[in-house]
Amino acid sequence: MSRHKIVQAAIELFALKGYHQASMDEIAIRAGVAKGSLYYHFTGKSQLFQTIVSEGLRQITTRIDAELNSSASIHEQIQNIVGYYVDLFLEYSDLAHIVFHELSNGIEEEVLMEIRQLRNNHLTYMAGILAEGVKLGYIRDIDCRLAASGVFGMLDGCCDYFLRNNSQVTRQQVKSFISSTVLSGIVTKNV
Amino acid sequence: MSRHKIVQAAIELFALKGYHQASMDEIAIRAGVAKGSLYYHFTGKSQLFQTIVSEGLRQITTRIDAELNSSASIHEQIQNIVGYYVDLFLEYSDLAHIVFHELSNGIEEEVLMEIRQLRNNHLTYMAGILAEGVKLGYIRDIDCRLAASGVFGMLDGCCDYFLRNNSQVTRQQVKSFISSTVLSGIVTKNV
Amino acid sequence: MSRHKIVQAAIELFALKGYHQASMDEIAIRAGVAKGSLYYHFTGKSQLFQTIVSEGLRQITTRIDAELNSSASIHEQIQNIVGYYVDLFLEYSDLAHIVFHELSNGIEEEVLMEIRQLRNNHLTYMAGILAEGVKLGYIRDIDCRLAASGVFGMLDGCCDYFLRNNSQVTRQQVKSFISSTVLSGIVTKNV
Amino acid sequence: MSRHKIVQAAIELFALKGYHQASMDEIAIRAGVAKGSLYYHFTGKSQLFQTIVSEGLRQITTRIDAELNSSASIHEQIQNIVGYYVDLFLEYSDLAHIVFHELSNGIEEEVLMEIRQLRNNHLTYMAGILAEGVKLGYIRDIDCRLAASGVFGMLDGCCDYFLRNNSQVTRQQVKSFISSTVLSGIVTKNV
DNA sequence: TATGAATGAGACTTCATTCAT
DNA sequence: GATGAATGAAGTCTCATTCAT
Repeated sequence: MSRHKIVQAAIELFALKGYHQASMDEIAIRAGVAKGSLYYHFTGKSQLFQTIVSEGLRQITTRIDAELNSSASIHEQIQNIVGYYVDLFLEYSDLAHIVFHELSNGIEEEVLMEIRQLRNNHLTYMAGILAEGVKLGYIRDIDCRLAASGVFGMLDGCCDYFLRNNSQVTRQQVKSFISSTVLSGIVTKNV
Repeated sequence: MSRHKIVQAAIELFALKGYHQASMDEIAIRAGVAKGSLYYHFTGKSQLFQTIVSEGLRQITTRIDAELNSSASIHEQIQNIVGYYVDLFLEYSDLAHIVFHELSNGIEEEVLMEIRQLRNNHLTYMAGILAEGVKLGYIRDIDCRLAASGVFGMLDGCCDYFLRNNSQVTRQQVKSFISSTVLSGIVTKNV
Repeated sequence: MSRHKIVQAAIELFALKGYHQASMDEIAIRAGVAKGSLYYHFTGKSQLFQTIVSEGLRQITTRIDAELNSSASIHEQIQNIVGYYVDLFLEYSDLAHIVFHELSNGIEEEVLMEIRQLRNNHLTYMAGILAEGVKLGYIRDIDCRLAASGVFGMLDGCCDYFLRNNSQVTRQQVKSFISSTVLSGIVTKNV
Repeated sequence: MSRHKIVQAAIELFALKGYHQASMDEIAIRAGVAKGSLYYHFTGKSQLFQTIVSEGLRQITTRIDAELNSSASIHEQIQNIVGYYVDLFLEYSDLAHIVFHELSNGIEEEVLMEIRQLRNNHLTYMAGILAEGVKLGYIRDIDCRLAASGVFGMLDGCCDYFLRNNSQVTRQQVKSFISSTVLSGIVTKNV
């Protein structure tokens, strides 16, 4: 019971204030438990953070793995994956924010490693789809991991924009912009 | 004299450790000045940070403004801008790292505002180019700010990948991947 | 059953880490019982400590009382008592360590009192033997309790040395050094 | 200024309550400085402790080295050294208490090492005097370091007794008891 | 212009203890 | 008899900031 409340409070606070600014004191207060309880359930701050990120990413991975139908065409696969990622990115925006923007510095090396590993798995996943496209000749010869990094960057950038200006653009617009850009670029006509 | 040393040391340290992890103590030591000097030249930590980011971004903006030839075609403009951004991103990777990854949280609101403003200027700049393309019919009807956000995200993602795997891909590959994706997407053939 | 395991674990840990450094958590783990069990069997940490020291010292006292033959000569009595103390000191070095080095500070007054009392009993015991010697004229006129304190200090110092350098000196050498010093000093020839 | 006040307060408190029981908070209060000042002048608690012990022992060593006249006879040297040690032990009883009773456990390994080293120097010093006596044939063949350990233990035990019962025995009695015991034992007449 | 000793709020963490089961 | 989740007071330490010089 206590543990769950702590995790929830921590997700919110880490997302709201970032790793260093979110204090254990504040997490305890928000969770409605005593400060000591945090240390009963978790080794320390960094392990609490790690737990949240790991569990979160695992949930996302599980959902994506389940929902993506790999028998679809490359086109469909890309549209699906972009759609799912956008949905997840926005649904779990707190978590996404943590994973994409709070990884940089000051977190224990070990935790950072695990998170990078999980992030890397996703990269590999998308790179795999692209590689398939290259093999079948649908996609020009590119470094698939670089391309996947670019696509994730774009997802990140667009979702960030959406969250900060969510009255000016719809979720569907975001999805279709990304998909169509991946599929046929932004510029459509040669001059 | 002292001020310059402080700024240099601060850039290095902020980039290396992030805003919260870089301490005034360490900055002073690295700069080879006394701690009190930091407060002689700057109001406090956040203002020091702000100064660095502002000056840095202004330098970048100035260079981009100067080098981009707006009389070129949309194609060329996009290739140029992508090229310049990649170069700058990699050349000033310390600063870029700060601006793109350390902005999120825990910095004084006022500072954050100014930085966001500067970032926003860049977005507007690129969105303007894209809008021109839309007006001329070279670009399909998109939300140009969303698109610019996506492109910056892709730049960020790709440069990050490059910095972490710089033996597997060349700077030129990064540039041409982004340019060509913007221009004609990743998937080139319909199925 | 549980109680016995706790006592054993506590002896080991108190001896290994000292009173303050040995945590109830660690004792519980080492004993293989739940933390709550410690408080089922003992009022708290200090009472657990007291129990151990009391029981330990009582065992030692009992053994010494039983083995010392008070009908022997002063010489023999001193040799015997030194021999027994050295043996006990080394055999129960954990406990001895606790009693001689961890008593000083930070333990509840009441517990400290009882331990001092027990220690005092030993002092009285040895002082009694010496007083007998004084009465019989074998020993010069000294403050017997002071002398006994000095002898215990010497025992402590020598045994400590032995435990830290036990390859350079034998247990027998320790015993005979102390005995002979008590009996005839270190310097044997006037100059 | 601040530093000196801290050191004084720390000596008193460490001696009074022992290493673990003396809190940095309390030291700061007793010294009349802010908590942060402790960490401005010292790396941390253990280094503060180390500083005190090291400086204290060095002072003692210096005094002893200066006052002991090595051209005296073994008899005189021993009487002198015992006299000086007793004086110092009682004068610096706080410090002595720390060094002899608080070394055991829970202090950082590095600090412990240095203190043991300093203690060891004293042991070596006294062992050297005894070795001289052995060489000259005034002292029977003993392990000089063991003997020195025993003598220090006796000093410790007797001074402790004196401090706890200082109305029943004089300082001079303590000195002469130890000296005469070293010189000719406690038991003076064979039976 | 520059210094550096001093500060104090607040951070993370430990741990003896309690209590409902 | 025994458990273990939960507690909260207290501890060590960090660090941006101030100020007399």
